[in-house]
Amino acid sequence: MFKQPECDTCGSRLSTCLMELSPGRVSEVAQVKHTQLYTRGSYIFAEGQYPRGIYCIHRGHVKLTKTGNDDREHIVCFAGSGDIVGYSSLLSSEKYHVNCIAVQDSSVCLIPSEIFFRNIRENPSMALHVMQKLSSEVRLSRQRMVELTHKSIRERVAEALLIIKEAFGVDNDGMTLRSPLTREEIAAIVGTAPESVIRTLSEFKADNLIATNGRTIKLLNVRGLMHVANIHN
Amino acid sequence: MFKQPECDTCGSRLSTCLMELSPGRVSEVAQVKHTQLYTRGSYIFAEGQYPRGIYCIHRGHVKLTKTGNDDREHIVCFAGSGDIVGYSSLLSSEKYHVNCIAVQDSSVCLIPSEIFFRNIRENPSMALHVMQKLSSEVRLSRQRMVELTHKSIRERVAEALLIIKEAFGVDNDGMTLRSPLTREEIAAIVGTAPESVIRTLSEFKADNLIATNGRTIKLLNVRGLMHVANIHN
DNA sequence: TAGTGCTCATGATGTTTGTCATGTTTAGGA
DNA sequence: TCCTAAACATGACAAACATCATGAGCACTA
Repeated sequence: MFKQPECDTCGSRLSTCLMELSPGRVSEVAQVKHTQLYTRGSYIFAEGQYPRGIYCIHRGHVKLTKTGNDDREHIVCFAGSGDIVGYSSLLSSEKYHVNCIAVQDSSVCLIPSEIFFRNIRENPSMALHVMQKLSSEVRLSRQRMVELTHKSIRERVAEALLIIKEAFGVDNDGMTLRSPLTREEIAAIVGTAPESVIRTLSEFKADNLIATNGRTIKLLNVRGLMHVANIHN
Repeated sequence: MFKQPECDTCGSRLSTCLMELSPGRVSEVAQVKHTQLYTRGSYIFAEGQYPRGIYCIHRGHVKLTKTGNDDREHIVCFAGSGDIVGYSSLLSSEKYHVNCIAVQDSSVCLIPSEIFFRNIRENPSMALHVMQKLSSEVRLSRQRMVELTHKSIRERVAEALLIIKEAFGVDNDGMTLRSPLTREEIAAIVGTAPESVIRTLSEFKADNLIATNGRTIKLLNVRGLMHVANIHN
């Protein structure tokens, strides 16, 4: 058995809507929450299931995926420590429309629906926080929608590398991606075939934008990648 | 001058989060709201502007668009009578990330930020309603994201026709789309070039799925189109 | 430590789709 | 009403990308 994380001292909580809770409410959550370990590849929840609460990621990383009707997996987004997943389906009382799968060994806390709903009803600040989070998800997915339809594979692969950097971070050298993702999973971000990703990565190697060592990718020239990805900020 | 719509008797209000308001709050909204007419093609708001409130569509239809970095317009979604647009940027206090443009002559009411925020703070039911709306937008845009990346042009054009049917409805014959959209705008839904849309529509004509008369499109076989679009429900 | 299956990598090939060019039709303003 | 610009339509061509095939390398487990 492992040590259950404590909500009151949990840093992950402070970047979520749960930061708005009073100490009393926090200890309430701490009592009813249920923490579970997931190994890489195991499901936190799956498309078609009914939500039972919200999932607060304590440690590790998960991917949200949708299965296209060609049966290929598409990665909608990633979430890590300090992110909450699963509230959008819970709020609209629908089945999950995405899968949530651990990409690293992760520990995730389930907070039951009733507690969540009670708190957003009673606590306008928390409700507002949730609305802001949802709003930013709307913005991001619309942004991504346009990028995926209008950008070339080359642009999208470059962008995927930057997305991975953002989500998983880098080693002490500041360049090596801390990501367990396979080429196939990168293809699922980009929305293409694994071969196309591999080919594009080879191009990037030739252009000295990246270096690879097996599965590991090192970003040698982030600005260059941003340029290739057509990102300006 | 035209007659200002009255909020208390307005049917459009009843399908929005404003349905949760008490009669007193409704008359408050009615007093401060500002109604304006927009002709086809004119902007309700534009990318980069700061929100000043929410826009409740009283009559007509608008499109939400994003400009890709190839300068091509992409239509994110449509809204019509009884829809509210513009709350996601307002909630996260960001500039608009989409354009809102009238596709028909439309009358739209602006409800100032302060009133909106006050009501969602004071009225948990309205807050919940907004959250549910945002959740369903998240779901839809993720759905669309996957469709746009994994489906062929042919599938996407078929789906676009069904989207148009849903958004604009049909004439009394039950087949003719009540849509003022040009081929270029359909292309902006599909995420492709106008020529590709036109070509695909010609194919559909050859397959007796649709008939066209100038800009007008008649859906002869909706089930067939759903089949082509790979939609099953 | 030696397999054995999975992932990475690259080449060849065909299809899809974007682009350019050109002509026709339609719609809206003077 | 006519005129002009925009929208519709189709063909030809090129580029991007998916798919299939095949082999090398790596990682896990027995």
